[in-house]
Amino acid sequence: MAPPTEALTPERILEATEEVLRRHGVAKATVVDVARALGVSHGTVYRHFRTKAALREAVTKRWLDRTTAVLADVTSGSEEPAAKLRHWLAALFDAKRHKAGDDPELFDTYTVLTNENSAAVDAHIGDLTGQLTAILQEGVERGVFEVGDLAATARAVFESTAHFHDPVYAPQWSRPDAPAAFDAVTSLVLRGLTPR
Amino acid sequence: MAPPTEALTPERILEATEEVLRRHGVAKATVVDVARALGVSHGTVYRHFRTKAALREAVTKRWLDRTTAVLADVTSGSEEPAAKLRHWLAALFDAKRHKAGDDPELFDTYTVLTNENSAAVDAHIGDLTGQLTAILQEGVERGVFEVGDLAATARAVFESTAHFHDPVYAPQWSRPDAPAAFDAVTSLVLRGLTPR
DNA sequence: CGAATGACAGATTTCAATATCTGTCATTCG
DNA sequence: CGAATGACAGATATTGAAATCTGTCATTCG
Repeated sequence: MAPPTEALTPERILEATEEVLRRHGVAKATVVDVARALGVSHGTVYRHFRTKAALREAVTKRWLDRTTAVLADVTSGSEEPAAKLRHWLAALFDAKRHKAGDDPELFDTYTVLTNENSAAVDAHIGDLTGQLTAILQEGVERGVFEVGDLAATARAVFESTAHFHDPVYAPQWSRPDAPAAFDAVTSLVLRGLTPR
Repeated sequence: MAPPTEALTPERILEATEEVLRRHGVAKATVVDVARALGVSHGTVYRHFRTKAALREAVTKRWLDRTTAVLADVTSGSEEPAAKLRHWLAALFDAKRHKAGDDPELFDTYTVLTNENSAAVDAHIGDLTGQLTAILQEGVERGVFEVGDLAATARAVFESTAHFHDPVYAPQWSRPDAPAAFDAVTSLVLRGLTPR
């Protein structure tokens, strides 16, 4: 399946794992399948990942980190803070909506995986609220945001927009009124950050 | 079980249904159980509710309406709009948190039921956002809120506080930092409604 | 000698036979 | 005569035996 001559890196195993998940779905994806896809015995996979749970957690982290990376580009950009925050929230919504819409089965698979790997999800949420904190701080420094506790407010911004990034709401993301609902919530939140 | 002399009203059947749900849980609660609890044959239950699904939907609606009624008292009260809105959101959070904390198994049961009765849930959300619209309108009339589209903003307020009323977040309601998180989101949203 | 293998025990999943439940309706009961 | 019953057919759920999978480790391979 994959060139057996190449070194067996964790990354190659994770790639094969995602492929197996895509092919068979979460419920039927076994470690034996991953090993077969790589042309090795399943004992070899266990040499790199101590348990099946560890393998699943690693592939989940990889998936979450891809979104974090996209948003980091927005965070480190040079936009004006209010525009940047709006852009960041829109980019998060867009990323999630496309993942859900482009390959619904794989999205469902990763939804199951995130549900069983809350530690990885908590770390991901920490990454994202960290980026939000940076944007808010920039806004406070330039006098365009008025914020008490930066980290607490970043968390509040993240939680108040949950409808547009939490996978439990994925079924609603394809509704025609979703963009309007996103604008309503985003505008309300941005108004809440603006100095009087 | 129940006095067989009394007339068999839909309300009595729903009471018995809730009792059976509490005793057996959603998965094992059958129409036969409900009939047995009432001391009648299951055919008689089918005389009042066309299907088991209709019975489940009715008992779900009854459960949701109890919360709506509590909040209606706040909505029709005489508080100042900003205080009333904060009070309303806190009452909603409190009602849900207590339902989840006081009888977790029954709460899980109703979570399953709401998931399979989205029509009843949509109606419930319509009721609640209707109440929010009334509070916002009051605030606009008194000049303490600045709102474009009343209904859209009511919906935005409801969605942005989902962390504190959507059952999917129930596991987080008992965390020690939940009240602080509630305050952060509520304050952010209220600031977003205030005129500049 | 370190990386890979595959046989193995215990845990988990699958599958098909069996039991229970849903929804109907001809009949009974008050 | 209208409300309640319970036997019934088809649908759904339960159960336990068989198959598969996870994780280990003594052995093999390069």
